[in-house]
Amino acid sequence: MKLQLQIKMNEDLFLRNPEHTELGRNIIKHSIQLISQNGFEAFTFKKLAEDIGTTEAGIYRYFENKHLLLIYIIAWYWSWLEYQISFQTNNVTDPVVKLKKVIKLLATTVVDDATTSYVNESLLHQIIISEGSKAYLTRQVGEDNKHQFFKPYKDLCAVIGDIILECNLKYKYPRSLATTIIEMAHFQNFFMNNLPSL
Amino acid sequence: MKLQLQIKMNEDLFLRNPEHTELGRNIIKHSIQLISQNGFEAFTFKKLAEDIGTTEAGIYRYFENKHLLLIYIIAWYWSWLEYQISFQTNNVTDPVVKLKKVIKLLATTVVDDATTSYVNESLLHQIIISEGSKAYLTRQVGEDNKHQFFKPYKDLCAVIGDIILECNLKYKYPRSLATTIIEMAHFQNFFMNNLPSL
DNA sequence: TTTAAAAGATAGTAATACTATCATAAATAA
DNA sequence: TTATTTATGATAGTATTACTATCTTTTAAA
Repeated sequence: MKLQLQIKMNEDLFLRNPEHTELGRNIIKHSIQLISQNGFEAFTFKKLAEDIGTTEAGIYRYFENKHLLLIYIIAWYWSWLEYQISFQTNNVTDPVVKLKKVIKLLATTVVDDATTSYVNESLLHQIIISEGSKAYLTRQVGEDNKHQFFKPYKDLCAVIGDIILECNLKYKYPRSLATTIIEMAHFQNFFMNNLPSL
Repeated sequence: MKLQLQIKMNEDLFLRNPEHTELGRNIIKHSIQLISQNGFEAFTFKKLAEDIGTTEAGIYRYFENKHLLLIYIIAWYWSWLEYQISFQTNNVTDPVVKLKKVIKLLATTVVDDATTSYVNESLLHQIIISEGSKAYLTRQVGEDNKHQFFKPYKDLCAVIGDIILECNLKYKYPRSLATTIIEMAHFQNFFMNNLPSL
């Protein structure tokens, strides 16, 4: 059977839905490639346009700026990961086994998911590791938060928090522990590759 | 008694030592103010120059670019914090008490230290929270690491790692736990202020 | 008092992050 | 089929950023 996984994205993130057109899907696909290759700082709409074979103006019709595009692909990743977790932990009764599966999903190399044609999850995982926190470490966090841009991340934390609660009903800060697990899985991965002495 | 605390900085971070001149100290002082006020993205050498009352070219005589200036003030903070820790845990024999003091230092509001005239540690702490990881989340991490720019951070992790080892000699990853404690103290602080639902 | 080092003043450049306009091609509705 | 909307392409233009260069004046050390 051939399935196509569709993730419903927050409409405020884009001007025109990139999933609906060939150009839009190309924007997502090539953004992921370019950002994972050269980093978010070096990523510009001009380079992206050249890479796709369109013009800068074309990109701006889909995304207001590169920051929103970054938030888009990162939010996409969190949604996708939440789905992966719900899928992989389905029918698992032991919460400790569940939590271990979650940590494994967070910490190990992600393989490309064939059910999402224009997204390379493996590259996206690299982006999350080295650019993920840049989505919210800005002066617009407050504004962005009002627009619910971080909902996928929060939802994921809630899911993981609930599993933690299942493990220990008395644990007081399941959400905080969930963010700690998520962030640290990525941080330690980054340190391992870039500052190995840590 | 009136003391002046001097921290020896990595010479590769600057072109001209900012501690040696009035303008240099002003650069550090006003950078900390501006970055904590508007964030690192909005921070430019032009604005800094205007703030100080000098010219852009003047700043470039001290720092090659704003990224190195950011690394400078962050490295300064880690060195200062390591000193604070060694000072505050001096004569404490119980390693658990030591570790708790360290966590307190990391997690609570920093008050301005009078022995460092041109550095406002309280503002600097805010910068560490919201811009700290930007020092190494770049494509130049490798290069910057070769220059030993992250030595103050690593030294701090080593110190905290050693205290962890004192608490439990069998613990296998004291360094990793140290980075986790440091990063999470800041992350949770950021989340608390900006994404409270987490 | 000379001389060197630091700072000020000004100019210029390539790249970035956009905005605007107009023409054309493709899809859809009347 | 034709009319019309919608998406894309092509091109131009602007303010800001991140620098580099040069020349003059001020300050400080020998």
